[in-house]
Amino acid sequence: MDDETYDPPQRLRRLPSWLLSRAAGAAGAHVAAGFAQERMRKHHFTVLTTLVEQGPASQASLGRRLGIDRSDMAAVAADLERDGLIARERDPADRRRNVVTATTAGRTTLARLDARVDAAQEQLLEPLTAPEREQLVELLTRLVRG
Amino acid sequence: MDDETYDPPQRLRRLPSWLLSRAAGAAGAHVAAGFAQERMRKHHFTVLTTLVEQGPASQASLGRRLGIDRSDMAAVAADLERDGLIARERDPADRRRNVVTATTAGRTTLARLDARVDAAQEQLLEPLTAPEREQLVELLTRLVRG
DNA sequence: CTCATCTCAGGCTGACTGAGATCT
DNA sequence: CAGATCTCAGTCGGCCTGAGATGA
Repeated sequence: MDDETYDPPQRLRRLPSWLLSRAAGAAGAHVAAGFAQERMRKHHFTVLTTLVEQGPASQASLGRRLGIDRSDMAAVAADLERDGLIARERDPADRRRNVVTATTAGRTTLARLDARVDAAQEQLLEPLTAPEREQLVELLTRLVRG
Repeated sequence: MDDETYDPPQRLRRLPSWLLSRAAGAAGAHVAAGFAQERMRKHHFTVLTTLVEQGPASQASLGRRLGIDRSDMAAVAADLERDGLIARERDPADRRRNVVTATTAGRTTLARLDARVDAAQEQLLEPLTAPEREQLVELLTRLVRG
């Protein structure tokens, strides 16, 4: 049999949903590999970048904004706190809340993660020219908004 | 707090890998919803469409071509056989192999699944014009090949 | 004997639910 | 009291490995 390799049928290869799934899988692998070199994962980057861009927030607020489950957020926050990348303090105005803040070490680590993420984008988009990359981002942005 | 909604930071919104992940997630949800109405899942469609497009094959061959694990393939084949959508027979030329063939009922079901899949693509791509859809498919195809 | 195939049992991870403790 | 928050235990699906039975 001459079917040793990954080689799905044309029907699948032409489906936008299939192409998106494959491209997203490749992109996720690139990004995850970059994070792994810093002993981090996607959620850790997402939370850190949000804290630095938008300032301190409660875990529940972060979860809602980022689509991270409350339960997973508890674990991610525990990881980041253990590594000294965030500080968690009871909100004095609402003592149910853990207010999460990026530390200086958190910002330093985020800078490294940012570089890893950008490198992963470059690897992913390598087959496309600069205008094509812009076009892709624009089309995807409209898909995601719709 | 005015953060009730899903609203990730700009850094994420502009990342190609993030856009791809979101778009693929939406696409996957549309497609899965369509399959669910036929009490099927992605792998069942993938296997059926491959059998109809490329003809009978062993489970191992299907698995290699489609990137489906041998173990999951065994379960999917059992499902499809139970529903009468495929026939499984020992290959007389190599009795290790289960040769899998789409039945008439399998082709009928595939036609319904095809319609569901196409409807899902239409929903997904609704924000884009026809030329934009072609452009997106072309860019994604090159990304996936690279 | 070595290797491929099919199958089942089970592990791992990401996404999620339920429930309890704490607090508004 | 109802409702929000944080946390842990546990479920469920997709994806994978290991190993046994069968056969080339």
